[in-house]
Amino acid sequence: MNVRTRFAPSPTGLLHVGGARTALFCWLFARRRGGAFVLRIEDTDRERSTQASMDAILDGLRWLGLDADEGPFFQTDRLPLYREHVERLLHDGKAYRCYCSREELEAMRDAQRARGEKPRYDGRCRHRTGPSPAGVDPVVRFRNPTEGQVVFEDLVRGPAAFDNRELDDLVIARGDGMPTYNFGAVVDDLDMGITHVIRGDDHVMNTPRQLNLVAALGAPPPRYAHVPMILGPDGQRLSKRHGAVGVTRFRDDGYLPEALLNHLVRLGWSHGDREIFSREEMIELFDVADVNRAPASFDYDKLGWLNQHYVRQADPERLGALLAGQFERMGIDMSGGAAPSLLARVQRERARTLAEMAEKSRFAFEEYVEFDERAVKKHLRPAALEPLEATRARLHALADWEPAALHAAVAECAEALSLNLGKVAQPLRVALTGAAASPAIELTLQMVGRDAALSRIDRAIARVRERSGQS
RNA sequence: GUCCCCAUCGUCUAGUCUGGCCUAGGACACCACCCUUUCAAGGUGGCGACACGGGUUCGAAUCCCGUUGGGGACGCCA
Repeated sequence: MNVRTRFAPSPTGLLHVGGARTALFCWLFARRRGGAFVLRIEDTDRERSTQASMDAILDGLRWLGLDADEGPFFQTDRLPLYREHVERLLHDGKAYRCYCSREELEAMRDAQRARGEKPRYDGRCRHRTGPSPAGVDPVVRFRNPTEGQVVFEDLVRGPAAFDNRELDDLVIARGDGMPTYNFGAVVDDLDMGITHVIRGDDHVMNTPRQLNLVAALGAPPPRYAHVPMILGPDGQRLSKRHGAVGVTRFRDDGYLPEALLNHLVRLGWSHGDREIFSREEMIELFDVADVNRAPASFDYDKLGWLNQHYVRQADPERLGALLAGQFERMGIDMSGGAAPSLLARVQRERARTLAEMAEKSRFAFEEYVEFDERAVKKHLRPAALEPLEATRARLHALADWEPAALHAAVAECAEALSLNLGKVAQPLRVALTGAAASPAIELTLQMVGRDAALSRIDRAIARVRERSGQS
């Protein structure tokens, strides 16, 4: 039998990291087994489903490269199918109409809670006869078995058994005929031939219900695998207050998709001591049976480390293009300045994200507004005057504005003045960038460009003079 | 409240199924040192955990029970 997995998000929000990891596991599992990965949009909640959310989810999956072999399918396009099955269940006596009002149900649950019981539908419409109440759109409830238990083998959690007594008659169709989650999912999983349902473990309790439905529909059940949830750094359910949770937000913040994927795959899964996994390696090595049962916390630090790893080995052209996007977001005009790919090559060793790379490269396009005072205090001292003037002269006369020549020029100045390279390079660095940290001095010069470099050195010289004048 | 699940360094994890090779390994973060024109990167070292209590056993991180802690589920949401 060919493996078929599915990812079935509801378009009611962003594609958050938890959903992305579930999708990744489904995708990996299907790819590994040469099966199919199906994308299904569960949009039966008209109140909360939005087009914007759907676009965001599709966009996120595309960015991560989690391509579907089939779909996206929309449940709202499949309404007749669910209706047909509801009718059959009704006809077979496996489901019944319930006329209870929401208020009535709420009162019932309150009473149960007050008695210390688990709130469940008590089946009051199960055997009702006589005329239907007027003016009420009944829901349809599944006649769940009242005895025995549902047993199944969870691919990650092992054997599981639930007493039917713990379950109740769940509604499968709302008053307006829309299928509910548990029903739509079951019908579709069967209809689409899904062999492995891999989902978050917040769905474990749905599994026995769905298995009962599958049996009532007379079909063989798929296998189930419930993966643990992803928690925030504080061990609480991951939410916006922890920072970025929507995957596209990571893209905007300058993370590479392969870094996010790598971090996600390691949350709840591992392969020995290995930390770095390419997409191909994940496919080759991943097995849902190796997934842990305990929830894991999302670690922004580790993501940052992974991102730097991937940034460092990424193609400069690609990084350059991404970097250009960052500058655009920052409102910085790159025209006439250093090439993005050069910046990428220079900065990728010293930044964890593209946003950071862009911020650190700002000086290549914009004159710094003010000197960093600590840098001035340390490096733009009177003693810096001579080296600054000497380098300016030599740089001014330089024919070739290339790293090798630039480095030689700076080194020769230091030698001529019998100074350490640092005594020359640091004042120069502050002159060029306004701060004490930047890429290697020849690269910094190259990034800034001849004209800007010379004028900034003049600015620094003026500053040193002003300072010595004061003291 | 009821039901389900989980439990190794701060975090992600190896080891748990098939007890001894574990004076518990790796990674992130953190600290120190080295390298160095700055920042990084890199190198070396350090800090740091079997939640607790009972059993079983010659022997337990590994098996059993309890406690505690955490997560999840109890909708005409998915």
